[in-house]
Amino acid sequence: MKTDTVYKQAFNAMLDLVSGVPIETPLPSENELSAALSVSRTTVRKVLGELVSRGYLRQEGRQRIVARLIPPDAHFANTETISASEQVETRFMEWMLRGDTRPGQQINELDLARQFGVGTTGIREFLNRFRRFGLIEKRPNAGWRFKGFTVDYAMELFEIRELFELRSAAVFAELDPTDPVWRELANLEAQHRTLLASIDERFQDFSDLDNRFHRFINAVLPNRFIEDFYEIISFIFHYHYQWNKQDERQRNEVAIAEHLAYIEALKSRDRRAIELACRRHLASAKQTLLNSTRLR
Amino acid sequence: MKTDTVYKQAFNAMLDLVSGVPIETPLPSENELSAALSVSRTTVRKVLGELVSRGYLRQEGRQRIVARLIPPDAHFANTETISASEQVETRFMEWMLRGDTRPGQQINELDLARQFGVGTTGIREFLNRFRRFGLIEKRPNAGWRFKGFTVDYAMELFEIRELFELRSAAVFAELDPTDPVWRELANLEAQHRTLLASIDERFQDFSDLDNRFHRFINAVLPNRFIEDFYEIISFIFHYHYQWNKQDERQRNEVAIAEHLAYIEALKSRDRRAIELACRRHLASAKQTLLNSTRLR
DNA sequence: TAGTTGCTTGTTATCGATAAAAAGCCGACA
DNA sequence: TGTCGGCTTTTTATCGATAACAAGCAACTA
Repeated sequence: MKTDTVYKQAFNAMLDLVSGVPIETPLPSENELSAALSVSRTTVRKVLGELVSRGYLRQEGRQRIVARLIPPDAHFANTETISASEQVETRFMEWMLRGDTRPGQQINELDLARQFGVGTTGIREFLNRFRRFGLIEKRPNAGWRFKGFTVDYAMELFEIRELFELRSAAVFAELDPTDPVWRELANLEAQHRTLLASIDERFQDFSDLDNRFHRFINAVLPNRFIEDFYEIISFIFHYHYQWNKQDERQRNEVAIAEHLAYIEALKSRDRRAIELACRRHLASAKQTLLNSTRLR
Repeated sequence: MKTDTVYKQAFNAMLDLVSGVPIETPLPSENELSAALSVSRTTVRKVLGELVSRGYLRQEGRQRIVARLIPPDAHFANTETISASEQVETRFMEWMLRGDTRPGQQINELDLARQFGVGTTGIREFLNRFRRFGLIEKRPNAGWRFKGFTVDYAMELFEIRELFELRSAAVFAELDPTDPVWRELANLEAQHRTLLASIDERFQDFSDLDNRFHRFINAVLPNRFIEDFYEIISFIFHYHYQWNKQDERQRNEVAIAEHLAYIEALKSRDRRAIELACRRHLASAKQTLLNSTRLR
């Protein structure tokens, strides 16, 4: 059976939406709500039905009116809104990166399924999707093997990353000055400066900005394989940032400075300068990952 | 329930092995057979049991003796030795590349499952693995969409291919003349010349040689992500070769000539010459794929 | 004593069923 | 006439069961 996490998430989002609206206001149409919450109208109706039956909303003809304030404890708990497959991802990454997994270790589907409280199918599906990250390996009829989050892994990952990003960065040198890309770059530069100004409080916001910045560079010449690869980078860094908090503020401040130098180089449209700034920043990012204590 | 294709394949392989041995010869140990057929001893024993019960073998103490000639019709039919997941792969590629699938088309799991005679799980698993080829796309809770085997696809594929292969080919210029790689390269060159000499009869063997040649080049500096990407190339070309037989002999003869020029360039260890030969061959390979009638 | 076989236990591949969610249909209303 | 909402149909996510296969154990033989 499917989990009803889509419903529960939509329910919570709808509560937020309704809370933001004064009492006695009529709600938008089901189609609009469906678009706003990114779920099907079927799910919207299920949520609305529940809200009406709880008396938060009142049905008047075709309209639904906000009847009273939403109690603060009406939301579903966050743990209930996580689908089985998301659950598997988080738990698996934790198992792999924080547990005592060793390179070469056998991965047991049934065992993980029980540990994570899901069916074996969910594990299999995750492992199949996860294979492309290059950390596990399959032997047909005989299960999966963990290859290890090793130094080699980080080196291979960054070799490709550099190959791709140098190719994209080089394109900037050829771009027409009227290209809308420059506006977007200026925009990103401003965001970097703003973040740098309040780095002490907001250093945790860098992870997201970093992600957007590199995706932006690689998007000048769109290629689905590069985009796919960048998902690997994002994923690895997501968990890296989450679990390696050491010197985080310091690290991010350095990275922002490198980004700004990189942006200057891009704006100069000087091939040499671009290549240098790109290499320099990626080398430092690689070092950060290599320093990660979990890497052995 | 699992299919018993492993058993059936092992059975056929064992028949071939037994046929190659004179009557009254004792068979090797179960462990040796297991290694020879790349299946577990459990499966070996199941096969041997059947062969004994059919009277092809005779148990004498601990030894199993070849008792009589294997009838030519003893093998399982090839169709019986294809596991569900292999079945799905072949049928899906046929459905996608030869049917009337259109870019943007919805892919229906249950429908395909029925069409291919497998459970829905098998289809899901295949689609998840197939996603990395960049030809399909998933919308959560709402199925898969076929993106189309388009010109853009071929362009993006070859852009990466060129990026990777130029990087590997460039390494050859730096290699020490005593490196074992040169021996291997000479070996491959000889295979090309042999094939060229009898191109009229053996032009179909090129596909395999092509695959080995490019994998060899990319292996000078091993990187799991490049190897993974090369699987995509191999896969696409596998089906391309299988279904586009037009001018095959002619095409392959040209490609061999390009390979030989490429090999010359590598041996010269001249950066410029290597880059030129590599680009030239890949451009022509791209053109071959683009000319494929199924590309729209 | 190392390698063998018979037997037992652990693990994967595959199916079918079912509730959740999406998508389609159609009359009604504004 | 186009959007809306009630209802029906289609499709996906997830589970648990089961036979096939792999791997481990222990007694045996050469």
